[in-house]
Amino acid sequence: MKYDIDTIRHSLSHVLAAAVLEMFPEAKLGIGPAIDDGFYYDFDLPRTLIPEDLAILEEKMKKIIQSNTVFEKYDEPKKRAIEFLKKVKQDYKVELAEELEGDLATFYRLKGSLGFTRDDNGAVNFVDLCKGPHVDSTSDLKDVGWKLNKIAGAYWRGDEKNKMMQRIYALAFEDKKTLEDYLKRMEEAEERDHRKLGQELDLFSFHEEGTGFVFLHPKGVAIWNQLLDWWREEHQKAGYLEIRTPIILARSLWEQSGHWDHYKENMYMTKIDGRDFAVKPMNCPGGMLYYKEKLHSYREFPLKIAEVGLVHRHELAGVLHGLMRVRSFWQDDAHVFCTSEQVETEVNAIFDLIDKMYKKLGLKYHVELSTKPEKGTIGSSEMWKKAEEALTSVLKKRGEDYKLNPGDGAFYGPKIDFHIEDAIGRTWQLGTIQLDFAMPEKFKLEYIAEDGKKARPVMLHRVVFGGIERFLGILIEHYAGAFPTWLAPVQVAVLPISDKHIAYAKQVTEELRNADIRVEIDERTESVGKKIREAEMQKIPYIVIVGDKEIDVKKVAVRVRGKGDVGQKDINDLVKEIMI
RNA sequence: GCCAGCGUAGCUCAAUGGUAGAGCAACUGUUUUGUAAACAGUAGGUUAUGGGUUCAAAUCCCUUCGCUGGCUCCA
Repeated sequence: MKYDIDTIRHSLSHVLAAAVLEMFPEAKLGIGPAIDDGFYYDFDLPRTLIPEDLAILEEKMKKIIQSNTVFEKYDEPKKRAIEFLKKVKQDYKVELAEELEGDLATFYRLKGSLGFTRDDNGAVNFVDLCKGPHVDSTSDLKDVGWKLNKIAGAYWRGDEKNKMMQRIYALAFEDKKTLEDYLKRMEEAEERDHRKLGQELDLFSFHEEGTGFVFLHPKGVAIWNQLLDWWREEHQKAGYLEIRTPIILARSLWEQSGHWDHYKENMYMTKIDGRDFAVKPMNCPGGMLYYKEKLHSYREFPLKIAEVGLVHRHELAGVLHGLMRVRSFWQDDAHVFCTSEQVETEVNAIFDLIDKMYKKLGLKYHVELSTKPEKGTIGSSEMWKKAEEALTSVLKKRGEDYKLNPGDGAFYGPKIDFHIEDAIGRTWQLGTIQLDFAMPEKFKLEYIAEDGKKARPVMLHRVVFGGIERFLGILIEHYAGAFPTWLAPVQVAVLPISDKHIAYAKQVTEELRNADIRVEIDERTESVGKKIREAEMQKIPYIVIVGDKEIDVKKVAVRVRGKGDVGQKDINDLVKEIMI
């Protein structure tokens, strides 16, 4: 390929901008970068775009591409560039030009094109401030597979205080076939959407009466309980102790923790007997009170206190998204209290635990390091520096590839986040390891050190699943609803061939249930074909069919998900197979 | 919260200003079934909500609620 795909995508974004200017000569241009699956361009337009506009713009773009127009690059002295941009009323580009380093501003002109702005000589040309690179000519874009696919609002420069511009998103791939493949893949991915599967598999629901609050159905709870049983096993082995703290606590606690000052917008408040209370948005302050109940010794360290706790956060309505983003969720939280010398070892141990647990589920993750936010933080800058160095050191020693998110830390400390992709490639933060020198300070936590003197412990906040609802959502999409047998809400469906086999089917069901297997019997007077079809659609791992042939030999006919009919089996053998 | 789109039966969807309909699910009856959908019938709706325009509104306009995709924010 002659050009980098991003060069092609970005060049197309200029073609889009040219088309938009042809349609709206007064349009003001923002920026138009390449993204993972195409590009976008932000515009400030005289009217709101409607979906039909995209088809019109696509036609205009096709004409521009067909016109074999050359992308002509030229530099202008910065001062003249700004004057020009002011003259053509490209306010946003003026802002960008003013920030350019050096004395020159680079422009690209689509020479000889249909024309959308006028240059000094009155010649009609599309000109855009941009450093490139671009393809040589629009003729290089002829074979590209592209499509304008959505209109969205986006704040200028990503700041919600700024004006909201209209963003046009487009898909763009090297050729038309790749675009078609991509569209097909996305269509298939939508079948795995946890919201769709959640309804089809009867796992959970949402109701208008509780925006952002999940109703977990029996099958959803079954998966949840399996996950948590496993979680408790792993944490018990790793030396964690589990506590449970109240979800409503007095204002004074939140003032002490800093949440009242830094997190109030997201908290649900209430008054009890005239006193202010808040529903906990995080588990830590309750954990602090537990720690302070007695005097601790360095000999107890690392002290690992876990809490599977229910938190409530009033998230903005527009960010809610199925199980992935809710207003009330459970965290598999834990706080590790240790000395500063133990920090690296402990962070590393938590990293190992998260890695181990994700691997068992086959989840692929990437990690990000988030550092001190610009404002609204608690704790001294030395504390932050020390904390960031400790986390960086662990990542480096592990040889972990990580993305740096400057300024993205929590208000009390920096963090390592574990991110996982959903069905259509959006990434969600699940696990996190947060270092906190600040909370122990605020709560004046102490322990008796080796020298017999009081010292301040370091605290680590960590979750493996993160939000358990979100984790469940990720798992539904990861497995496309076909959970491994140990997690499946229903492990076995028992299907009697006809009414006269119900008694034996019940007996089989009872035996399986007594062996602690999650089993369902389908006693309806439907055809076997139909019962199999429905059990398959419910993605049940084992389907057991019983008729005369099985009753005679006291066995069951087994059908395994993904394998089909595997013949007759002894019930005890089936139990052994499922329990592995 | 902001920008845009959407909201019709339990579910998936028709009906574009003129009598709200289909398939599946549910219910009833018949069928007693051998590896992905038996047959027939019945019932199901103040078209999310409140208001407006009109002789007439699911359809056009406004309010509120909810959902979807983005933005900002975040587990």
